[in-house]
Amino acid sequence: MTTRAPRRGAISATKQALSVGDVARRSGVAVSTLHFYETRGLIHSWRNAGNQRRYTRDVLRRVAVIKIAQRTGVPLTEIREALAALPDSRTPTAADWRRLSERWRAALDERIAQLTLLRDQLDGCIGCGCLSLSQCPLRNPGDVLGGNGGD
Amino acid sequence: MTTRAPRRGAISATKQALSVGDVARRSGVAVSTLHFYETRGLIHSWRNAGNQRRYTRDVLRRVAVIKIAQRTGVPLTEIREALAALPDSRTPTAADWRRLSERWRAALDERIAQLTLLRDQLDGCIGCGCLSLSQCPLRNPGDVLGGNGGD
DNA sequence: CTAATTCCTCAAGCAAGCTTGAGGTCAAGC
DNA sequence: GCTTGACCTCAAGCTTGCTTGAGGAATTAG
Repeated sequence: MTTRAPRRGAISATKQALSVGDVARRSGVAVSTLHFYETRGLIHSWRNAGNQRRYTRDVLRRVAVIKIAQRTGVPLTEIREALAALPDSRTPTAADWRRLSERWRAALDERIAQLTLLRDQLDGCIGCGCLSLSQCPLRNPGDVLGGNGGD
Repeated sequence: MTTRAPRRGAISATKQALSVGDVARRSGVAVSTLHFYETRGLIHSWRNAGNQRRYTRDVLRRVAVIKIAQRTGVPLTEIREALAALPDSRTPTAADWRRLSERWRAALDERIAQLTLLRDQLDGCIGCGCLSLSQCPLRNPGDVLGGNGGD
């Protein structure tokens, strides 16, 4: 694994255009992942004369946003929609980022709340061994009363 | 969707043996899922004269444990191992359940902690728009210093 | 007895998120 | 100008956790 890529001084020489390998190294995702994201409409590129992908630096920020959103548990399709909802599908600015992160924060909060509830129920039930269909909160997440005959 | 299955009075009549359909109705999982769990070694059955699966009632508790563990985010292979680690692979008793839930609680705690940290970082970074590779905690989860040239 | 269920066993498919491989082109360094 | 490494395009494969379907046997209600 190369930490640096001194070869291809073209990186700074060309000023802007990044090759897929450059983006992979700098964003920390695999080249195949970048291809994949492109097929999913999460990132975009143009081609040079030799049909190779070229990116502007802002793809790095887009990839960063994608990775953060993924950590919050947002699926790629939703990430794509959120990014596409940016006025001209541009690189997120500070204001965009605020909107995106607030949007995803709500989902994150809910997931945390659900897991915390589960943990508390787990604590409450540790040792009880009941797992009673009609009474145990663990077995009855949505407090659903089933008429299927108790456990 | 039947809430009750009055047909097949054999359920109570046979005292113990449950058919796969009985288990599906009472545990709330699909028949195909029970088949699947069996191929994965999560539950067990014997066959009647006509090659149909028969279960004892304790399969209901095993399925309950499986579902709870899944909610905590434990993959099936680990659930299988945990259940298999019970002395004679028996139905979890209160004491077993205590061990299992304590084991899984730790993982649950960690996931909650990670998501909470992420949420806090998200809060801290909302509006900053930096996403700086070298400084932003969101982009640098493990506090990894890369020599790849900053963003 | 007969018709309607239920159950059986494979095999294949699905969704998400990528990776791997084959076969071939492009570009950079000496 | 030639070698090497980076790229290209499909297509197929992988993992997890199941569902769906085909073709056929067993069970059960009436």
